[in-house]
Amino acid sequence: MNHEPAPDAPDLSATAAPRRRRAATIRDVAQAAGVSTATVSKFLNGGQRFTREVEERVAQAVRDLGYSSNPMARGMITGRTGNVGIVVLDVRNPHFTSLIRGASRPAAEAGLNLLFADIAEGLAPELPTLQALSRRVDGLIVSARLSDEALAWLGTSDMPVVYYGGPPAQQDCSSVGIDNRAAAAMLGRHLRELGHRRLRYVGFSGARWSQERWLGLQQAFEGSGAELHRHDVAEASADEGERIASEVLLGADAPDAVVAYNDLIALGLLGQTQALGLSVPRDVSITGFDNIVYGRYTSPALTTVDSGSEQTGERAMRRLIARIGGDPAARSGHELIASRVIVRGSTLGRPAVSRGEGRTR
Amino acid sequence: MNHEPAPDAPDLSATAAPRRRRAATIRDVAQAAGVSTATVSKFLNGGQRFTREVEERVAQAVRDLGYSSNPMARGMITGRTGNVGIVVLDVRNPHFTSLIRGASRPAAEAGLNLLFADIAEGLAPELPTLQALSRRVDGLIVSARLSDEALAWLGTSDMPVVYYGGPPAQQDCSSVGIDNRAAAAMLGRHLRELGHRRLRYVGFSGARWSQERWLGLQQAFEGSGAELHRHDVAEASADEGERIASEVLLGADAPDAVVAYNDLIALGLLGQTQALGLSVPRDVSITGFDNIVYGRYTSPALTTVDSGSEQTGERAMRRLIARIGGDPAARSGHELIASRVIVRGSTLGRPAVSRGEGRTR
DNA sequence: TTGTACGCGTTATCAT
DNA sequence: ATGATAACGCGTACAA
Repeated sequence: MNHEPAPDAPDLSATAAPRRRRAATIRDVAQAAGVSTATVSKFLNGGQRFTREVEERVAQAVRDLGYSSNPMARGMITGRTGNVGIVVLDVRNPHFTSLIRGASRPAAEAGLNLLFADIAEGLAPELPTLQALSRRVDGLIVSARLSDEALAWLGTSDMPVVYYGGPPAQQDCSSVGIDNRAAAAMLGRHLRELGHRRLRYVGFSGARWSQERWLGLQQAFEGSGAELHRHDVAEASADEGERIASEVLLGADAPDAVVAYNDLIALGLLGQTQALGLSVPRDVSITGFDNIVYGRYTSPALTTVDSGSEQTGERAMRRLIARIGGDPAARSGHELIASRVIVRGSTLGRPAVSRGEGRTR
Repeated sequence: MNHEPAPDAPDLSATAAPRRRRAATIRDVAQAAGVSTATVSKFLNGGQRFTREVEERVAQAVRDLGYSSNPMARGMITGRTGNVGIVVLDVRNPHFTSLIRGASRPAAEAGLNLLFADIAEGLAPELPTLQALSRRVDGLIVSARLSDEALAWLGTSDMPVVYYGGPPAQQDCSSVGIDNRAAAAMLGRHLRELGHRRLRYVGFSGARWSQERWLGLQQAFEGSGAELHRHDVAEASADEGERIASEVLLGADAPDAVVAYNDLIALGLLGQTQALGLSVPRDVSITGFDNIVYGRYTSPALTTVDSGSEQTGERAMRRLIARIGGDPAARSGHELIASRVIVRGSTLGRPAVSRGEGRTR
């Protein structure tokens, strides 16, 4: 019944791929235990009980042969891959690594593997990556700021998806993230209370919610008589923050506070501001967004907004798992993560009139 | 021949998992094109050519039905999953994210998906994670500093593996990494030339090559009359660097330079040193290891050793791909990545006799 | 309680 | 040049 390879099989060493030792199959276990494959299968995952004697023999055979079921063969039957995909926009951004970290634990608990894709710049084209991924996973966690094309495709597919960062446009779907506008408004109020009057926002044109943060900032300063200007960078990186620093700081009307779209931009901005001979926060306050851990190690340390990156990942994964399990409640709805302003040394109060005189409170 | 589901299938809406729309199979395509499944298969990936007419019909059917092959079914017969696993020790460490980034591109080029696992502390047990992963991938990229248990298991399995960080103990295997001892010696020589004489090394007991770096450091100071002391932290993190700072710096015999096992520890050390009222680098020089990008944004910026994280990931993936392809040359051998000292503001020369007098060169 | 047999979607072999 | 069909390893309805 078992097709043993002939002892004198033709030499295969010339074939391209090395022949892998065949792993034990459910049939091997059944044979070793003297039962049928059905018995083995039911015992191992059906949860059905058998006579003490049979269970013992099967368990022993499994141990002896080091058997574990072939996920592909199982997947063909069950329609499940046992994998979930997570797509990030840049693994090197600590915001995303925290997100991944947050998603890892519930995934591991549910016995799901993480199929990971980074679609930063030239790394991989969004749509094909998504399409390839979707054949190998039971569900996806993706950024809500994918291309419209990618979003549209996901909308038509019936793959369980949870978006992070915010709800994607108008779709009826499931998402987890902060209220970008409200969070930015909180940060804005902090700056307003500190007496700032000449603001710059360094946005990131690639992010859908850069605009929301800008609106939140404006909202916070409504009626204050403060001036708000906006710049945009093409990539949310420290390098871009460095590059745009002189444009932002050395213009005709120098700002007394700069709000960056995220902490990476803020980091570059902070370094370059000091390189330009300005003092932070005495000459200008600088803030970021996301609360990446490295904002603590600059000097001054970076004031920022905690966007709950890790919690976002965790909640997104839990939602996805529920969704994969068929929970109808998880099919749609936006879950809000609480955000809060983290005040550190890079922001400082301004005296009512003159400038750069140190703390006011 | 084709078993179409009956139009009036029993209602399945009560079953736990939502019924997923069935994707088009190769049989659907074959039927639509009026050819056999064999023809479709060969045309799509065998590379075999057919009459213009047949190819046209097949291509059309594929387009119409949005067909793409089922990776699980394909894997059953080819024995390939199309995935490679990458196991990191902590996603939040930028060293590892750079490694992942480096590995991503060649993987994508080869059409391989990345199955990712983070085995930081309590996140996931090493061996079971590895075992689960190994059934779902064609090869693995793992740290050479896994547990002995995990390493031993990998040794007996015939899964293609490439280790990063250095060669694991004594095994005959394939690995990519730097020469930790030599790299540390380079850094040591830099410090020696700067006139440092009271050194501290903050090692990480969990890393196999922390010891090698310590040896390299000692080697650099051989015959210099300098004192070298060693501390150890239990986790390679900024928090641990902070925690151990006072012990390292405020002892009876204060050091004039501290070398940390990696940049994260150095970051914590740097911050806390300044919090303790010491000036870096005037009172004490501090260096890290790995050249994570955030070392540029502290002040002073962190002197470190570039360990080629991204290049390591890239080379490891290329080796793995060769190994999966059956290239016998990739079966074993240690590939060395060049490392270099990155001198920044956190190290400063010491005058021959007195201390803390500023630059000597 | 246990076993048989079929089907999942694909590729490879062999026949035409 | 094209087609029929046997695997691949598993889960499960159904038969015993």
